[in-house]
Amino acid sequence: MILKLRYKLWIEKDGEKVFGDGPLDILHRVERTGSLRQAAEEINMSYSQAWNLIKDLEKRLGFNLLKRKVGGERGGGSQLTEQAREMMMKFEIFHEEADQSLNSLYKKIFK
Amino acid sequence: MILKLRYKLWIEKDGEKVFGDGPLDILHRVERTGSLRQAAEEINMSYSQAWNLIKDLEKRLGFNLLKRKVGGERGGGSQLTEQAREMMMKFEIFHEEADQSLNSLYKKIFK
DNA sequence: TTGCGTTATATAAATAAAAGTATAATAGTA
DNA sequence: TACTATTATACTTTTATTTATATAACGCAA
Repeated sequence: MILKLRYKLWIEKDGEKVFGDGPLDILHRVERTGSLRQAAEEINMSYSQAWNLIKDLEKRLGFNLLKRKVGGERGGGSQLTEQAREMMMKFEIFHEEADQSLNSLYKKIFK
Repeated sequence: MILKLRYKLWIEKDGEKVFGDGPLDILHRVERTGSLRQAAEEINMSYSQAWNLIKDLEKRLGFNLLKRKVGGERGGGSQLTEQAREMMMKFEIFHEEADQSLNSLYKKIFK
C-alpha cells in the first residue's frame, strides 16, 4: 500500500492568511515579468483574483508587496518591494527545510 | 508584527486523502462512545457526512476502520478495527513530532 | 409485535469559493 | 491626440463544498 505524505504550510496574522505557496509563486512571476497581469495569466488565474489576493495580503501584513506603476510605457507594471523579497526568502528557506524534516520523519514512522 | 505558523498534514493514496486530523478525531470519539452517530453529533457534524467520510476512507485504504453492528440492543454501534488503531497511532506520533520540528524551525527562521 | 437507536443511503438545499466580465484611470509614446 | 498595456475595482456567474432532510433496514428487548 503506497501512502504518501502531504502537507500545507502557511503564515497567519490574527487568524488570517498572510503568506503561503500561492503568493510566493505569483510574486516570483511578478519579479520575472514585471507585471501582475502577466503573472496571473501564466498560472491561468484571473487578474482580478490575483489583484485581490495581493491587496488582501498587503492589508493584513501592513506593508506593500508590490511597487505599482499605472500607465506610461508598456502601460505600467509592478515590482517587488524589499519587504516582499525578505518574506519570500524566509518562507522559501523554511519550506525547504520543513520538507526535508517532514519527509524523513514520515519515513521513520510509516515505513 | 505577530505572525504565526500554520500547517496541515495528511496522508494520500493515489492522490486522494486517506487520513488526517478529521478522521483521527472522529475515530477517537467512536472509540469512546461506541457509536459513529454520537461521534458525529459531538462535533456538530451531520451523521451522513461522517458516514460518507469514513466510507470513502475505507474504500481508498482498502480496509475497514469500523466494525459495525446494525440493530440489536441500543440499536447497534461501531468499534474500531485493529488497522484503524494502528493508523491512528502512527499518525498521532507523526503529528506530534512534526509539530515540534516545524515550530522550532519556524522560530529559527522567522524570529 | 412494537419501539428504540443505530447503520446505510440518496437527494435537496444552502453556503462558500472560484472564475469570469466589465469598465475606469493612468501616463508614456508614436 | 490617439493608442497601449497596465493597475484598480465592482459585479455577476459558475462551480464546489458543506449542511440538512428523509427514509429504509436491522435486531434486540419489553
